[in-house]
Amino acid sequence: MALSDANSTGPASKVRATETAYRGLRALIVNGGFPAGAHLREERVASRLGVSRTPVREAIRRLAAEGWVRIVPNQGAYVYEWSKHDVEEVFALRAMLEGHAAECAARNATTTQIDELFQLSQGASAVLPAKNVEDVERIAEFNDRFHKLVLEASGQRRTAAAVFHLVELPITLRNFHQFTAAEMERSISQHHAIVDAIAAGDAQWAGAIMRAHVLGGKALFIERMETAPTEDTPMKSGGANVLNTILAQSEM
Amino acid sequence: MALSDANSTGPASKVRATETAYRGLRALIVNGGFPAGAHLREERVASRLGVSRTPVREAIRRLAAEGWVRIVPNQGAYVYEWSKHDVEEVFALRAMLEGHAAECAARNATTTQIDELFQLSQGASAVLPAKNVEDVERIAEFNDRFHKLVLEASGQRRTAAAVFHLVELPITLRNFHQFTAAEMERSISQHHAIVDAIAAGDAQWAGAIMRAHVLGGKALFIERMETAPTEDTPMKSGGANVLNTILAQSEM
DNA sequence: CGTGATTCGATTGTATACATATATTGACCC
DNA sequence: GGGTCAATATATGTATACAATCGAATCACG
Repeated sequence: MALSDANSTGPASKVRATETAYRGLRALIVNGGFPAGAHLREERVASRLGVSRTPVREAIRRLAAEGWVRIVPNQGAYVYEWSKHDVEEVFALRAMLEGHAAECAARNATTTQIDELFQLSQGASAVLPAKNVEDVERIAEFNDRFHKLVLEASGQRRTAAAVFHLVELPITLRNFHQFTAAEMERSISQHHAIVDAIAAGDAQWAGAIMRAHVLGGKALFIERMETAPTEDTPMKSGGANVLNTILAQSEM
Repeated sequence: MALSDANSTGPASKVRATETAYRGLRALIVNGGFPAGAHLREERVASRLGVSRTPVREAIRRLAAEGWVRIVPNQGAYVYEWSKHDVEEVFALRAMLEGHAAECAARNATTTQIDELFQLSQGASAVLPAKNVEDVERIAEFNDRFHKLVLEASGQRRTAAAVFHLVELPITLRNFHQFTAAEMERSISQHHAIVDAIAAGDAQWAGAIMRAHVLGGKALFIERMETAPTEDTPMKSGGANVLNTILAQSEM
């Protein structure tokens, strides 16, 4: 029946149960509601999100395609366990793909897009210095939109989709919460440089900065990862994994 | 032991309706059963494949993640229309990703894997010169396994998944059917060179050859594409697209 | 007491019925 | 005659019922 969602997590009932399931389940995974390696029982997830099994199944399939969960045929889905190697690989991929996208953007971007990129990088600068969590959140939002716009301006739909699917940017996005003021400033100034390079139409330059930008983020991320006191559970052991734990430190 | 018949890829009837739906629908798209831009009615697809709507829905979601179809929220799925730009992008991506994989493989491959790569490239050579369709099919099979093994040997799971998801290698695979004898020979000799580079542990070399190898394939593909007499329907116009038409010329 | 097969429970896989949203078509008004 | 609005039809979105399958615990037997 129309069991009025008495459960708390996100009403959002009237529209798009499948979207509710997707976002909700991903949030649960990221926030540690389902720890790494956990077996995702469809019915349990469904009741927890206030939808039926069908949208949950679709969400699981989608999350599997994006690398969040691992599906075993007649057995179900398990939360993927990230290793340091995974993180390295993801950042290496992002450096390649986004670097390539920046090159293409330098060739293909419209003046409107360039202007918008400029606005975004300026907007982030205007928030500095970040004094509270809301400020960081706003900068993260600018950052997110900046990277997405570069991908869009590249005109490389599949490259954009690959980056987007791979990790859907949560790593970078949330990484911001761990940045120091100086690191944040440097990151944003790199955005300015990327805009300059794209505006100048210098593909090589744009690509080089973007690669450096992403790999710089990787270095910081791994540094945080290795020093993160995650309840004394090291990377490999059975408990919560480091990535999810780091991500859990910021709200979704 | 579990006596349930192992995966023998033979009768896809009694077991795994979702797999039947996925493979069947993809085959229909590739073979032109559903032309580019066609609206995939779930029920119609379901009845055509002899399953219910549920597995069809899952198959469609999967194909959407892999770029074969495009989903419009409350409207349904449409067969993606490939343009020349798409083809260029896919090959550029493959060159990057597989080049990267080859570099990693040169560092990480086990002796067993190197040996197997050697066997595969030798096996393809042994078939030359290809005299009939079966020979070409066998070479295509060797080619497919070779590329997959390089990806596996790289140890970069997500890179492999990205390549695999992007186009699942149908372009390259089927491209072989259009090769001349000389082109096929050259392609295989490049495989030999890649094995040498990986065996030598020379990452730069391996990556460079792989990139050249993929981009060489791209050039040939586009050449065929432009000269393909596809019922006089050019690339952009509403009818069947060129990629699918080319693919349709070889059985799935 | 240990090893093996067998039954039982729980969970995923599939089908179908129902709800909802969109597109189309027809009529009516301007 | 053309345009707009509304009603209807078709297809997708969602829920649930049923079937197949896997894992685990139990019981029998060596």
